[in-house]
Amino acid sequence: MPVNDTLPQLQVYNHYRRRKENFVPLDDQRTTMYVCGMTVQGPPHMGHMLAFVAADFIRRCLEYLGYPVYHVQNFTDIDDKIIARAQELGCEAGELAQQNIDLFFEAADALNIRRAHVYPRVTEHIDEIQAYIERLIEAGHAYAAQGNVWFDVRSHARYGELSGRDIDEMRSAGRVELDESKRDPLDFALWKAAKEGEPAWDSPWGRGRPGWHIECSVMSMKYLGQTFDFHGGGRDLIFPHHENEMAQSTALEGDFVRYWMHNGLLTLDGQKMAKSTGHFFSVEEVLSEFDPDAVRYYLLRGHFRHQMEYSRERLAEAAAAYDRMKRALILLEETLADSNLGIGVAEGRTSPEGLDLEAAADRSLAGFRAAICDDFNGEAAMAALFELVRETNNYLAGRSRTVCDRASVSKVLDVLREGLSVMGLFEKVGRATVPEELRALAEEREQARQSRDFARADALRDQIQSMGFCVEDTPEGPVLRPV
RNA sequence: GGCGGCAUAGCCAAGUGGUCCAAGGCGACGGUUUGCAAAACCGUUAUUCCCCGGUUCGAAUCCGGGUGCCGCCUCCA
Repeated sequence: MPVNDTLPQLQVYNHYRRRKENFVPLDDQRTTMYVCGMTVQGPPHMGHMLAFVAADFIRRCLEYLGYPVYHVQNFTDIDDKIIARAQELGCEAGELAQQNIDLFFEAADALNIRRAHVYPRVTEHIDEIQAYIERLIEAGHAYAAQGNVWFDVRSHARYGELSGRDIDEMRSAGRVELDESKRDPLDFALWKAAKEGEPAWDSPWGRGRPGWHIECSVMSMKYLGQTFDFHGGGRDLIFPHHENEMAQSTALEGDFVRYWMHNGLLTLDGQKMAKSTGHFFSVEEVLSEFDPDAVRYYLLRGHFRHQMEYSRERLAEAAAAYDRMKRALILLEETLADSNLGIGVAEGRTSPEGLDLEAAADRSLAGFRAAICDDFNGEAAMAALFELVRETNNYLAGRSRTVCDRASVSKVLDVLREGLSVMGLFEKVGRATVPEELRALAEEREQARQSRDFARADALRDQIQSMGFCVEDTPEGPVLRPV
């Protein structure tokens, strides 16, 4: 997708500086993006998918604007929760992780999330993690004690910068993992000594496994370099995860992330969805009831930085809006496929109404682009598209296809498709093929209507409906649509 | 206790100094169209942006003070 000079400057809200900034990639050949992925102790829930749909949307915007994106998203495939859950189920931790990774991909595919370029896993980077920990120890930022290795938060002047915390003011003693071998209660684990029966790797400090935060430092820098453009994840990761990650990654050399982005959390009854408390809706549950593409649209509503309350009612509401757009697309495609389209209009001429419609399409596209360039404002971007839908319907309503302007109609469809592809929506939606037998039934019903046998016509309509299609009578004849 | 976020119509939601007497969607009501529907179109649905003060020629937007909700400070997208 070409970038051109008429596009507005992209602005992004950088959590690190707490303000919108002009986006300038480190390398204009490659915009780098790291997204904190799941700890695969269980299947993905809606809150996870909100984060990944948001990241996917950001990536699509960047690509649309002409920034080639290199996208890395990790899997945390070993940690306390996974070990505990696997023991409960009586399976290997690795097996459990793999199952949930498969489920993640299933959900991501359903929601039309593009695949990242790399999905690094902790268990595949143990050597690199150990090597980095050694360097941290040598540099005096970490220390080994009783088989654990702790990051020394007091050794790093910038600790607390990202989350806006002051080490001395944190009332966290007693809430943080208690361990006598720590010099400061806030010191966090780079390497955890294994208990009996736990999956473990040999290390200079004894058998154990990586702490939670070190993987993201090591893997992001391995695939993207010491300094890269975007780092995304949920707000709940700001502290301690991202704070710790930043500390680890900046302790030895250079800058780390250039633009930190955090999505708002999905709540349920006003409380954050969280797998650890069982307070969530699984993706599976939701996708069994709603069109996945409509679910994606739902997750894309509002601004991703804001918290969003999950409810079936809101989802149904979003699905209704989704249908409005879908109908408009189908109507446009049907119109363009109509052999009578524009036959009553002189070649090369566009009616005043057609010119107005084209102007509306231009406004819509400009509005859409301005919106996504303003910190990826998907809500405002969709509004620009919906305005065009209204103007298009207005143009098409009651106008014979013979006097419609093909070029204008075609332009509208192009604009809508262009915008919607950035949203990652309706990419598989087009005109439905109607089975021959249904076409015959519809024809039969039309004859019944002509002879004013409405009882029979309604019976046929019910029959068609029971076969998954609804009949809409238009001035051009009946049209069948999948329900 | 500390740090951060949010509060806009019946509901969801964009908008962070004038172009806003406030987008877009859902819903509701009235009308057009229809055999009836469906869809679509037209109109109505916030003189007002949680409250109180202040700054300004001008504020939903800035400042101060409240109130309410949420997140983080422990694993978490």
